[in-house]
Amino acid sequence: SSPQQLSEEAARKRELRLLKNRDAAKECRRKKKEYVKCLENRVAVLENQNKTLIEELKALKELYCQQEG
Amino acid sequence: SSPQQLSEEAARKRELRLLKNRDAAKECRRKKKEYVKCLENRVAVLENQNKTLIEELKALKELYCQQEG
Amino acid sequence: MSFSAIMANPRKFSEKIALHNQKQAEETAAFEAILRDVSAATRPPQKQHLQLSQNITTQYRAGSLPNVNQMANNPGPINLQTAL
Amino acid sequence: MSFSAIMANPRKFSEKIALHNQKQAEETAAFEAILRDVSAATRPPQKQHLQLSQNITTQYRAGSLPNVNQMANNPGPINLQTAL
DNA sequence: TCTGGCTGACGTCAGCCCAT
DNA sequence: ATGGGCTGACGTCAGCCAGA
Repeated sequence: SSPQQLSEEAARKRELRLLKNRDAAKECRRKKKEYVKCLENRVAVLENQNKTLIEELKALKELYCQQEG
Repeated sequence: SSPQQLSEEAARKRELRLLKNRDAAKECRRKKKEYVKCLENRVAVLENQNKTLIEELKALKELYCQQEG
Repeated sequence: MSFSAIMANPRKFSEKIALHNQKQAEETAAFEAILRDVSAATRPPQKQHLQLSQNITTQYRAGSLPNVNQMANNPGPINLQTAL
Repeated sequence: MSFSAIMANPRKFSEKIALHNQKQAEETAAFEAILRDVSAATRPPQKQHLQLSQNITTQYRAGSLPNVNQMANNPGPINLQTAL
């Protein structure tokens, strides 16, 4: 094993590692973007549920007060 | 204005632009991180509010049914 | 104890998304359940057409309206089961 | 129309954060209001101490909201369940 | 119109954590 | 303990757009 082959092997090792990390970074960014959209969508859903619950609670409170008084 | 001064001026222009964009990228990443934490906090708050609202709605419904029937 | 604390804040984005989807599913179920109970308790004498409401409910899980921006970017429903 | 659509999804992160904080403040106000009304309608004879809720509201109003990650790691005495 | 401020996306380095 | 998978953070390039 000459030093020439060693340096070539190391270079190919490094190149392969960079390539894999490159694709991993792409997928990671994609997943992160999807996660942020998931959070925003979840916020919107919870927001609408919150509004609906408040309206329902208000209506039921009115019915309760009307029936009580 | 010799070509030597022109190239130096262009190089300093580029270097200054890179420096400013570098700091801008830092601040942008910081703001994005803060935004994601803001979303997570908001999700947690809305989650607890919805749980509380559901519990309150359930209790009020029980009172309403009890008083009605 | 530490188990819940660890799984409550995973490192991978896929696990975070899965956790949020799971929580959202549970919360939506509880939300629809309490809404149905309240509607049933409030208006028992009236016979109403809740068939339409049921269809809409099954179409969009919660009472939330569809997000226009995300619908433009996402052509189809993303299933995170295969992502894990 | 287009104004609301544009401002509803700003580009800068600062504007997004500001928008979310504003919405959260309004929703929290409506939440505490309806909770107070329901409590007042449910238990009129009892005089209760709602001073705690008021303090927490003024505590996290203009500043940063409690960090969830730190709350998961730190067994702090303040949790959102009892706070709300 | 056209530049400067922010942001999206990329590739790279460093580091953590889990499976081996 | 050691390697490999993911992710945090950095610097750079390209592009959008409100404001000069």
